[in-house]
Amino acid sequence: MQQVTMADVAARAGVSRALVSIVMRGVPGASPENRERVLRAAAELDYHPDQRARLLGSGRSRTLGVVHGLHEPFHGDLLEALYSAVAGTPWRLALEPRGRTRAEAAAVRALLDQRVEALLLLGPTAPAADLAQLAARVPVVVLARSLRAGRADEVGVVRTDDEAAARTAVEHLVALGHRRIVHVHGGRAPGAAERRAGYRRAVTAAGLTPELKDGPDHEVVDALLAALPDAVLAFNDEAAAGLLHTLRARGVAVPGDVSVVGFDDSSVAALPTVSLTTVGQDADRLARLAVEQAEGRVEGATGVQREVVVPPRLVVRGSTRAR
Amino acid sequence: MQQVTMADVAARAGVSRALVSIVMRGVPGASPENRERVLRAAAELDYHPDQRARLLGSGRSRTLGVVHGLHEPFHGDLLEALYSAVAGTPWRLALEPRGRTRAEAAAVRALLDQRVEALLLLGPTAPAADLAQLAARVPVVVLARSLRAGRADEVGVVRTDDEAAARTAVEHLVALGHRRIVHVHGGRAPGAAERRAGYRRAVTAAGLTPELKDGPDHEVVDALLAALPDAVLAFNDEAAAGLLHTLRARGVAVPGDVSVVGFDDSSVAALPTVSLTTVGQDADRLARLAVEQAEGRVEGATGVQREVVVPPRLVVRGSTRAR
DNA sequence: TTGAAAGCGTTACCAC
DNA sequence: GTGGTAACGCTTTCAA
Repeated sequence: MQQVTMADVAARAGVSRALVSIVMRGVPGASPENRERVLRAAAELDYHPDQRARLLGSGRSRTLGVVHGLHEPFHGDLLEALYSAVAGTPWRLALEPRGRTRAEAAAVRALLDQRVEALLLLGPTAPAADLAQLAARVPVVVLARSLRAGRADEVGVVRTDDEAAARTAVEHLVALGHRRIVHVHGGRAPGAAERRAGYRRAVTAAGLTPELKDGPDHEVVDALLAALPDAVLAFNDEAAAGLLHTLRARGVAVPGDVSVVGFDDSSVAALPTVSLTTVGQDADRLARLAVEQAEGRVEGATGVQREVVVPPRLVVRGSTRAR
Repeated sequence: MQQVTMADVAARAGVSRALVSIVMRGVPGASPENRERVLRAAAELDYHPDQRARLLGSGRSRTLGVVHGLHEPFHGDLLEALYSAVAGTPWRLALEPRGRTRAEAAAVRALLDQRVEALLLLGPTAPAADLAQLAARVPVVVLARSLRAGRADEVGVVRTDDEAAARTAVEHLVALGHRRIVHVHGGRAPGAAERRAGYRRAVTAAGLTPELKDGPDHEVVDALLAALPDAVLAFNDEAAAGLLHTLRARGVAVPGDVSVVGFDDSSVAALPTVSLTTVGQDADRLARLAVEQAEGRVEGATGVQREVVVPPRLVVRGSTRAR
């Protein structure tokens, strides 16, 4: 397969290469007839401009580098949303995954070597200090991870409001008439502290008493079975699904005897045998804001917010029922 | 952030740009002292060669384009394996996802515009005819999908032996002493026919009688409950997990009363509450063979096999037990 | 509206 | 062992 170049198209259309460039980029500066001839020649030769040469020549890459985890289902949703967020903009996305055999640093390096203009990091694992250092070289926007203020103020953050998420879940349960709502929390996992805070606040606001549980699965289940609450708010969907199955296996009806709510709206939540009510993240909105944020930082816009917080989305399925 | 170029390094090291190129590529042709000086200058300036320029200049991209699905967990495993397969080779990987908002064709187009030297398609959705047409322009290797012989003979295929997978599962159950082994099959899903065939063959070979079930979940479960078999071989892990939960909810002990085996070794299988014995694909081997195959096709090697079939891997967990 | 020419940051060939 | 110098395929500026 021989490389078809601009010169071939120019020759075939009987014009200069520069004109071909003008037409292919869709910028003004060519007569309708010539435009037509160039386009036809290009189609006949099945010509497609070489992306690398194009970007090299133009001096900028118009590329947003994205680092994502290979085994995190939510990153799939985010990527999907990111692709629709950049559709129609001049930006393209370059993906570099991180995983067991591929370090985050290697992914970032690869992106930098491609001269991406900004970095979008999905749930990055690097310490805040490293992110700050990186942000000194290239605009960085972090998604799906919160960064304490003062730790890395140069990096942009777009994230879901975990506290509001817990609050939303509790309010849903309260509206269903539940009174004793237990939270099986996530310990020191990212977001867990915010979720606990939101849970406490909402429960207290409803005039109820917070009840937090944690520990090995079977201990938690035993504790729950000893005194069955009205509802359980798990830390995430996996934990919720586990709980749900274990409770059912022990003869407790869900949602008949107890309602269960998860977090994240991950794929397990949607499984027909699970059908979990959960509080999910708004991937579309996160993605759109992240792209805007990256764009703003690239253009050197002033007053780009450091942190953008997006409200969560309650997804009601079959694991919650009115008392 | 100003772009650091080869010229900056050359100036700092007091040598020509060509020599910098030689050193950076690690090819022979520079004295140890000069090599050392160039490397030091590069480190001091934090210089990293521009990939785009490098690839443009060298005339080839040394890049394998990978199209993967955003919501298919197994593709994550494959990607992970692909990255370790290319580590240490001169090849790099360029990822382009397909999903709800991004068509496979767009992903392929993007890769072609980057001038990748071969395409690795993970579970492609395009019809065989399209793949054949594509293969006429660039070497194509398909993973995780089988292609009937005679349909697209230019396309390389690397896949797991589904028939052997079913056979392996049955043999495991037979070895555990199970006699009545039911297969809840996958209808017309990809691979289902092969799995059925493998199941039939293995069961018959063991002197047992094949028993196939299909249809809506609850009907299948009712049928199973009416006359509980020794073991159930589901079409995939999701189906197996569903079955497992439903059976337990109906008071049937798994693996106490009945053993359950899934397919794919997906993440649900590994969940502690599921702990499913399953037959998985050997991602590492698939990836390594796919890279080799792509490499061979790019180099125009003769006698590249059209189809490479990889044996499956049995993963024994907690859902099967000796009778 | 068009075309010539100078880059973009590399690689690779070829004398010295 | 070293350093010019022409590509690579495109964009972009500047005259015509």
